[in-house]
Amino acid sequence: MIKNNAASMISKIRDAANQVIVTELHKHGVDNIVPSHGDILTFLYQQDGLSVKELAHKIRRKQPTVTVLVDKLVKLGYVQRTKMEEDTRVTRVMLTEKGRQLEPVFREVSDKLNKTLYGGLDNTEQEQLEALLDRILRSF
Amino acid sequence: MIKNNAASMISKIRDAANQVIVTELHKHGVDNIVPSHGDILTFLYQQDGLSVKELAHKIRRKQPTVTVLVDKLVKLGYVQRTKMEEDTRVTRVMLTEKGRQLEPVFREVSDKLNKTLYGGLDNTEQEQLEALLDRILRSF
DNA sequence: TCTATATACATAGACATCTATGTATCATAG
DNA sequence: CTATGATACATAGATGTCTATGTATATAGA
Repeated sequence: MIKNNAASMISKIRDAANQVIVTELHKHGVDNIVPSHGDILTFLYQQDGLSVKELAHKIRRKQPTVTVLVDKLVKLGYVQRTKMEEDTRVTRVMLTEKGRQLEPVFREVSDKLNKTLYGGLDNTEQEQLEALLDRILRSF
Repeated sequence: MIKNNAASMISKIRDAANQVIVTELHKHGVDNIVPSHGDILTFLYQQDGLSVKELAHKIRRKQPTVTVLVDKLVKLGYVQRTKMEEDTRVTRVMLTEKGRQLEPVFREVSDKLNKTLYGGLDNTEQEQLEALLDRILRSF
């Protein structure tokens, strides 16, 4: 019997996942960070020196939002801004040593979250889940 | 092949769903309303006169957040506050006539959203989706 | 009855996020 | 080469959400 409550459940899972992220980071001594900050750092671990615009696209937030998020990461000492010499309009966001040191923490938090999300499902169900979510996402 | 991107996809779907809600409400001439306001009205359609505390629990927001959300709904003329006579600490939130007139709009928006979420899935897949989401939710 | 604790809501301040706009730099047409 | 439009980022103001705290009312114990 279909309950048509997927929207509600997805919203609840999103909130719960964000709370896991914040709580786990806190356990590792990382505070004053929201998931969006984590998203930025995670993309920088994959490719350091991304521009504000590129980061905005990747984390799906507007550019002014990213400017503010980066302000905070700078203040916390995790990243620094440098200008691109070919085009000084562009700001590269670069990890600091302190920022790089957080990489294993983010890996652990990510693993912990995925264990919660996927842990109760067998392989077939995990594939079903991803396939269904992917199809829903494409329907928007 | 599992991609471990359920968290990301769920977050994207949540954002997209919220955007559908805001956009559809706008098409029906309802503006300055966010999904949380809609959640409050939806619960009031089921049971009018809920208290601030009850609403906070139902929409999974903190009590001060609900106070502010209700402030706005009052300002927009959709609800009004009344005190409970048995316990004057308690504020009942009651729909106004203008608020009740929105009920069919919310029903349409909800239908539209569910069509987007469920429309590309057959019956079996819809049941799979809800079952998987439900199990994930319980694992938190 | 009077005082202490609990409860319900409101208020204040912080912060993430948005839209709108400003500022500086780049590219290009004349 | 200069002026005009485009682009990248920052700033300002609004709003939803949170935590911390205040205020008023209810309840319970002395």
